[in-house]
Amino acid sequence: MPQRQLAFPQVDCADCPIRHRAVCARCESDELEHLEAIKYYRNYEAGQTIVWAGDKMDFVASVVHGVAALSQTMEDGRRQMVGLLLPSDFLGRPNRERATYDVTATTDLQLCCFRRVPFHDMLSTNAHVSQRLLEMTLDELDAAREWMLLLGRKTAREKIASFLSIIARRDATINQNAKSGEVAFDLPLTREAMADYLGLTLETVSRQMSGLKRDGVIRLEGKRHIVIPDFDVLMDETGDDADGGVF
Amino acid sequence: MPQRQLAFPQVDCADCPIRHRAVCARCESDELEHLEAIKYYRNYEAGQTIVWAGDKMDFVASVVHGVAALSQTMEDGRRQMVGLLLPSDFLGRPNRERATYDVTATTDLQLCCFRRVPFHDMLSTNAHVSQRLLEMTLDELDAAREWMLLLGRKTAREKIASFLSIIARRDATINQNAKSGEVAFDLPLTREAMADYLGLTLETVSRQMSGLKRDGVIRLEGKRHIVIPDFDVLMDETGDDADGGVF
DNA sequence: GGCTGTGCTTGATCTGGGTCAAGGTCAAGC
DNA sequence: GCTTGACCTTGACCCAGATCAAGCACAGCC
Repeated sequence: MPQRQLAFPQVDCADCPIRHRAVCARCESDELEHLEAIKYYRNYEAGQTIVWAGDKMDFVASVVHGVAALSQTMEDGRRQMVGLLLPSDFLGRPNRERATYDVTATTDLQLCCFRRVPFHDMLSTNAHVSQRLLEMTLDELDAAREWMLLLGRKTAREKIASFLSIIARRDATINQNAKSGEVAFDLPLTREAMADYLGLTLETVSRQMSGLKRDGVIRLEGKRHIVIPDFDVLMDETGDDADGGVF
Repeated sequence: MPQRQLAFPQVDCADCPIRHRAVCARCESDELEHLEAIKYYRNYEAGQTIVWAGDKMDFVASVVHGVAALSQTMEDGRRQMVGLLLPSDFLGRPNRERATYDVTATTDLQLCCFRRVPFHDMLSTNAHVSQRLLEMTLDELDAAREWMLLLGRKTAREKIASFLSIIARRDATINQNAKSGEVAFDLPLTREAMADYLGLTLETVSRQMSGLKRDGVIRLEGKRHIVIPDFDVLMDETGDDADGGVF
């Protein structure tokens, strides 16, 4: 478990991903020193566990690059992913001493960490930070509710299509790689992790991926690289409203 | 749609349920006037729709009594409940103009409403309120993640048992009615609403309720009144860890 | 009293996705 | 070049829960 501490007080806020930079909104103010004093980086390898549910967790963090997953496991081993953290997402609860979920790196991962207690103390004095954190938490709640619809009511095929569209929309690489409406990206998850995300078995994930490929909705280059010839066709498979749902 | 406005500026903060009172933490300060100036009550009947997804929503609210549900509906009518609001729960997003979900009253309901824009403005000046709101939102996110495990991985019987234990634990009436470890309460939802909560059909809900009754895990007095002779026996049916999961 | 509508239960049958099992692909290490 | 192990695919079969259908319980109303 190599937990190298990189830069410490000399970290420049410009390093931070967008949302994290929003947390540091008062970069010009004297609060910056305070923020930086409790900030450090950690790196993890794909597959590593960052914390187990119930472990002490003495930091909160922002994802710099890579992907992390929050999951819950039942006594008999059934497993459900309940959070997927991409760059700029926030990890941890400032006022909670122990982790509620297993946290794992599904790709190589870099976190920008803040010591938990000083960070929590800062919330009461810094309205901008706690407001921004509220915004982010509300967004995550919306994402969780979208996810609940997927888990409770969608078919296996709709689940896969929805998952692919979620990753495609959030993956920063897609826009540059796009040629003539085509969208391409690498899956940051194994088939098993996808199954845990979607409430399926890995066999069903595999079969449905093959089905979408057979029907020309996606192309597979290797196991992990996805090409979507026509994003609208994929969206038709998700079961979601064509529009963003806004009337 | 009778939306009677009850008390207005003369409302006493003592009326407010616990969490809402926390929002008014500065009752003694001069901010009270500000809070009350934007506060009013609304009543709804069981079954009424409060707002539809996509509608303008010019208030946020705290549930005073009764139960409200947030749900999402797919084009073909498949429906998933994504939030169940009991007394003291918070409804709405201060900075969002339109509702994201259908909101319905599943029982007779009273809301304590705040005009959205003034409430949102208040957040930036009142650290206590926004911090408290952050706490509540994080709790809701945890509840949503528990719910995701239920939707993705639990069997129909485990879903029903989990649902009953959730309601039993949150229903304020249960503690007084308890005699010798027995727990009793009224279901605030129809079988159909339970099905929407659990990602099942109403027939499966009915069958599993009958199953739990046949096996002596619960007693049914009428359609809606539940008696749980031994709460531990019910918990064994949920699939959850015996303990709260805290190591 | 009977009628109507809403909510609930139960039975018969069907099917999507789980389970079990075999084998394929590919990269790393000897 | 062979072995090993991680990851993925595919096939055969099965079952939990969906679907379709009938009927019950009970409150409100004429």
